[in-house]
Amino acid sequence: MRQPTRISTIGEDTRPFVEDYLLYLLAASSHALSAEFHAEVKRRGLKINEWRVLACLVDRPGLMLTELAGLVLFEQSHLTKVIDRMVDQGLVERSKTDDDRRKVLIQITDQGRKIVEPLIVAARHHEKRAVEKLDGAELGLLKHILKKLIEGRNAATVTAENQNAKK
Amino acid sequence: MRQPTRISTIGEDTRPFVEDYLLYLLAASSHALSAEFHAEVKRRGLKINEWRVLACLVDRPGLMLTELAGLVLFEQSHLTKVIDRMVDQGLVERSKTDDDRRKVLIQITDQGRKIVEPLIVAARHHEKRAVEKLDGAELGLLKHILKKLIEGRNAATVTAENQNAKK
DNA sequence: TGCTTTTATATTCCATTTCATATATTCATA
DNA sequence: TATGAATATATGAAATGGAATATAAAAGCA
Repeated sequence: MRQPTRISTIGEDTRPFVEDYLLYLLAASSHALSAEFHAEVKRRGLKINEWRVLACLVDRPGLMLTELAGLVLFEQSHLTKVIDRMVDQGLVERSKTDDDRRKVLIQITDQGRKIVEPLIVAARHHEKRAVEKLDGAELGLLKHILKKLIEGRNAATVTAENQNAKK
Repeated sequence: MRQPTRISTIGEDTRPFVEDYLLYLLAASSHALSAEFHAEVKRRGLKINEWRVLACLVDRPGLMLTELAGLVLFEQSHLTKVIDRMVDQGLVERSKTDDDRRKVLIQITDQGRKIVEPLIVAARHHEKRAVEKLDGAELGLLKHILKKLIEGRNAATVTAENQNAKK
């Protein structure tokens, strides 16, 4: 039976690779915290997907399907199906814009709003409890850094796409 | 057509809710960074799931299926199926332990190791590039905070489970 | 204007993932 | 030690998600 191998080069962390790998830490923290709150969402009869969509729509005037997909981190074709169900439930509505008849504008309905608003309050409570162990400036710092990472990546993606477009 | 409503109470961020919601920032940053690296994984003929499993196993002597599931953040039944396929491919192997015949020990094979090692090097490179925009101590700080969040939640989960068990 | 390319959404098909449950084993204890 | 509860893994059905493609509209341009 083989012994575990150390892959690290000199001067690195001596723990297992993933334990200090940023992408793992992000996935694991997201997974852990989300799981807790998702229990709350389900308790109130919403699906996680629906919660995400409503949370993204609630304080916006309406979004194009594709914009919304980027925001909620779903594939476009997947979001189309989620929205189908949500329209049936009266949580959101589809409408066409005049300027471009391909576009579909998604807006939250009053009913959707009624359902999501208390959940947002619950989400804020949950966030407070979840970060209790962090001290002082850490939460602000964390959010600041995460926003930087997200922004950097969006820029990177856009750049890559533009370069493809140039071909 | 309704105007967007502000849900925030006094003194809060004035941007849309999700843009400053920790769980969203974690999910979005994880999603964005992972997507980049996943392209690299696929290029090398591995599936994301397989990469995760191998990355978790590579510097460990072997793990019980359920332990591994917790680490890679999969459902147990899901991991069982992923492992089925990986055994077929010769990337990992299942073996039984003597102490408890229910348990299945999962270990990476030499072949799995050969495939995952260069990917770990690539992962480290990618991480370096991904955090270029962060300054000085920010990466260390970020990892430190994420580890705290993950730890706190594991503790919380264990506590909750124990309480259920007491019923 | 007509033609090609690009963009936005929907649809179809298939792989993945989950949920509930089955099976096997171990544990606790009467 | 027999019995019921708990634990580890596997399985099957159903839901979900994603890749490729179809459809429709707009944009670019010869």
